[in-house]
Amino acid sequence: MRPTKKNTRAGSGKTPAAAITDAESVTDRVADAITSGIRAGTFVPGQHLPESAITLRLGISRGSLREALKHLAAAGIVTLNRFRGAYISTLDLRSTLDLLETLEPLARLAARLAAEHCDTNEKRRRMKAAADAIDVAGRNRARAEYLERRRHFYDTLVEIGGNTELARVMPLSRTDLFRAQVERIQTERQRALHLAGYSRIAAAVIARDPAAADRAVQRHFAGTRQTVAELPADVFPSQRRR
Amino acid sequence: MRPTKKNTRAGSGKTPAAAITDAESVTDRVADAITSGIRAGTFVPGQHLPESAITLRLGISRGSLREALKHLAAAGIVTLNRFRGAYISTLDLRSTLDLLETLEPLARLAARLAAEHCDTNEKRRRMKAAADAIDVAGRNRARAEYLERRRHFYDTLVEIGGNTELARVMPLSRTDLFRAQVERIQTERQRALHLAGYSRIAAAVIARDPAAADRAVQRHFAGTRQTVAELPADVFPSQRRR
DNA sequence: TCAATCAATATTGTAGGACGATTTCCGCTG
DNA sequence: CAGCGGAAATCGTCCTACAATATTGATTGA
Repeated sequence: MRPTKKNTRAGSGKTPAAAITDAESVTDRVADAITSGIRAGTFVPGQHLPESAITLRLGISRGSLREALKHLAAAGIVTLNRFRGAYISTLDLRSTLDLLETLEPLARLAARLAAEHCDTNEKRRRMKAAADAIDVAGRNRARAEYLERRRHFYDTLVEIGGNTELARVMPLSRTDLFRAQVERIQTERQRALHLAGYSRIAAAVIARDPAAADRAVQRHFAGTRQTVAELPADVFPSQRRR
Repeated sequence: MRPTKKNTRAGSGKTPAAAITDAESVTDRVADAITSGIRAGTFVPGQHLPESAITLRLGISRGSLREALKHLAAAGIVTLNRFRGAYISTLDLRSTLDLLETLEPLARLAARLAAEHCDTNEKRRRMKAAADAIDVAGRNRARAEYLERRRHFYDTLVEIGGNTELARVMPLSRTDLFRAQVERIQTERQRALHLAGYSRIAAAVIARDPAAADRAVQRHFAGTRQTVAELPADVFPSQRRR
């Protein structure tokens, strides 16, 4: 019953295998587990995260978990209520529109920068690979994989652009929440249009056309807003404190 | 450092609206103490924050401090080096320019939104008060106060704009770092030009002219970039692992 | 029966200690 | 003086304990 990955602690000698993978602290592993768990659907927005349950499940101490939760709360991924615990954040309609409004200028900047700096075959290859990966995952309706690929697409875009502050600021994890709430219920047509957006952005970046990349992102966001407007109202929770 | 203790005892009655739960936790107080300490000059970029020293100084437990540090690290205010501890983050020239490039579109958005929503006398009054406060503090060369007022100006701008996600994303604390490094050495002329920028932004917002507000922010950032370009090179550290 | 009240329980917030892991510091040797 | 090795300092993680608060459940009265 217990997860078998509780080792690496009492081991006297340090196995080289463990040394390779262990650049990560326990706290970081926990944060990763939760964020990727959101993309994978293991954790859903609004879900309560009792400390005792999570520490047991991940085999870590309470202190480490609390550090990780503080980190995630700062990123807006979980919401901490004093004496009531941690919840996976939920986005109501208002927050979602605000989020899109905020993310759009950042994404446009990222696209412009990427287009300006996409000057090697290696970068072009990575950009194209990221876009293609989204397409494949999207067509296969592989939700978890799609969200991972989408995240990777933005990461690649930002990395090629070369602005390290942008990576810190872009609220990608927060949009993962939005996607997690929305992905399962959008229509096929909406999905297809959305997927096409990424390809168009990538094409403009690879063509090293900043203005076109900017426009492609704008268009992409317009489409996303349209999708949100067409969603049934019950996708979004009424604003409760969570 | 003055801990703000506002204990709104909500008793038994259940308020239907979302005005809820703000008691200050120790962790939050620590985070506040460090961020405001940066603006006040108590903590300077690059400074090491040994856990034992800080816990002693603030009279808190190590666990609470570590939670606060994780929060601050997520915001980019402190940098954590495994087994080496926490440092107040430093911005090299590259990071500073990246930061300005990232902040600018967000500030422009904030200004546009504020201009669109500045529809009551109360909001106009607050906007003007925030701008005037910067001016006073700036002229008096009161560095700590100036940085506080500047922060308040942006907070007001964002709040009037009404986009809650923007408040979460804008890297204002990170720019406090930049200001803390730069403020003491910019020339009088640079300072005066900079101060004028805030007034101009406020004026456009109060006039409910989004386009003008947008332009005012653009101009403001152009000036800031100019100031950075004129700074002596030794203001910025060579990128070391901190 | 149902609503309000109050006690029992569960969960979180904070403190403090223990110990291995890693870095840093410093003296020693060659 | 470069390199080596050990001592000291600091960090990462776990653990326990207890106070503060929220939630749950039982009791009571209308």
